[in-house]
Amino acid sequence: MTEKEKEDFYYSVYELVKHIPLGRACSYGMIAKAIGFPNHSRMVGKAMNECNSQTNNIPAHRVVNSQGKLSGREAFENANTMQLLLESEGLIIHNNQIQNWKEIRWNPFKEL
DNA sequence: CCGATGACAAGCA
DNA sequence: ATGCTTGCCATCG
Repeated sequence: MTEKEKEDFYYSVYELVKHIPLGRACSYGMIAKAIGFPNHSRMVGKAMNECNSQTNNIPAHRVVNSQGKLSGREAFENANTMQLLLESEGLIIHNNQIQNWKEIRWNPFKEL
């Protein structure tokens, strides 16, 4: 994978994440697939880790794993920041997991 | 080069 | 449903 491809990949991830509607959420795997890299879910996580969501205006908190679980909460300033952000957008989180995940889940293919 | 690790995911017992 | 295994790819030691 060349440097350019890597840059494009990160950029595509950020662009797509920015398009996630308020009150909805998306999984790493879906994002990876949507931008043409079906098996790069882990790279999406890496991209989120470096995205600097505060200054770049990227709603990284709306990205969870395929089960609707907040696997990346430790990467925010405080461990509960991610959950608070989501709850402030109307989502319900219980035991580190989004409730009604099937309803909340945003489909980049259908709804973009 | 090899092995371990990580904001992951799918398959299977 | 839970736990384990495998596939994935960049980064480190």
